[in-house]
Amino acid sequence: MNRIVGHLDLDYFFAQVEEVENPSLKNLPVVICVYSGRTDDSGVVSTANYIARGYGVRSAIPIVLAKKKLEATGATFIPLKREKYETVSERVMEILRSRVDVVEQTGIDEAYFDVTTGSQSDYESATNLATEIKRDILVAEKLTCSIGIGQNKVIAKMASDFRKPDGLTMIRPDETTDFLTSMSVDKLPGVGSKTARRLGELGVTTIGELSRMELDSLEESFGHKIGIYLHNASRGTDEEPVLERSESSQISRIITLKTNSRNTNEILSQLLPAIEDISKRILERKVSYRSLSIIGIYTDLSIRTKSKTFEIPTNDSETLKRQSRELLEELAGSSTMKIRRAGVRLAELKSIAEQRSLSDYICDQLGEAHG
DNA sequence: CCCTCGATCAC
DNA sequence: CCTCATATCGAGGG
Repeated sequence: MNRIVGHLDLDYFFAQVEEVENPSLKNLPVVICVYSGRTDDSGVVSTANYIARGYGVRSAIPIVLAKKKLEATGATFIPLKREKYETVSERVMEILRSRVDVVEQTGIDEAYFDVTTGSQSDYESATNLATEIKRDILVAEKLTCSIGIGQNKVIAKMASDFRKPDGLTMIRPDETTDFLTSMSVDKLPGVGSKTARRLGELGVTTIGELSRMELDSLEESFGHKIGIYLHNASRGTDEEPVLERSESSQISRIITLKTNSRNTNEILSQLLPAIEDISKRILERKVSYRSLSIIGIYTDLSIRTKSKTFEIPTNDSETLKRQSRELLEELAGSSTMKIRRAGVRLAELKSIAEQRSLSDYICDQLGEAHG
């Protein structure tokens, strides 16, 4: 059977959730903001509804700039509430799971799904199924989304992006080449500004041009994996399976300091709530971490990390604080520049069940001592 | 093979 | 004026 893949994207998700909760917002610009706490309005825009976008408000622009663009429009600025959106997201993903065989959630507001068997490899039925999914989500949550249907994940994602909000785009296999050829390379998932610029230097600006590149030269410029990916994706021959994702294998938090600093005590005191929050979350998830990183973002916005991997996974809050301090001291000592933002990341999370006990470890050590 | 680190993507 | 969270890749060193 020929594979049929779908990609679902919730429209202007965070802002739409706020509209559902408070429908009087619907006819006004709505801006979801990440306040950094430095000054009153320091921070950036996370998401904006389409009315706000009409005024030039985009993700990642400073809140102050968004306020200027929306002066005297009656716009609403709402601080981002991640947990609230996660709860809604989980309910939407459940609806999707009830309708298809495999769901691969790739973000809080998007997921791939496989409809090969559900549609018996028929594009007409796949589209009907997508229409029903859209309706189910609208009825249950009052949320619109955009769905793309295609022969693989790359085409499905590009299709969901093609028409939105509230879009449904199906690309049949015989339409795939036409769909791709004249599009700009940066429309390919995984190709951002850096890769697009490097492709431009090679004389490649459209996906059609990319598809005519030799695999060898792509691998030479971008490495093995990305070379193969660009080669397949641009030809519409990507074969990546839709796979359920397991729970995230890392947890991180990053904060903006009140004022730039390279004093470790000062930085640590502001980082402490974040460390404790992370500590709480790994306890809730019943996991331990094997790798710890401290992240520093300097005044020039350059990023440096210091990390350490441990023999034995830990979940103790006091140990985490001590290890964080050590890494932070190393990091701060390695540059004369002040730090603007600081973060902690725990990786290689191991569930208590799969974790080796301390006694296992001691047995190993004794064994080695003899061998 | 493992570890560390930086880069990139994209939210 | 400059957020936040996660995954993945590759280089370089051991």
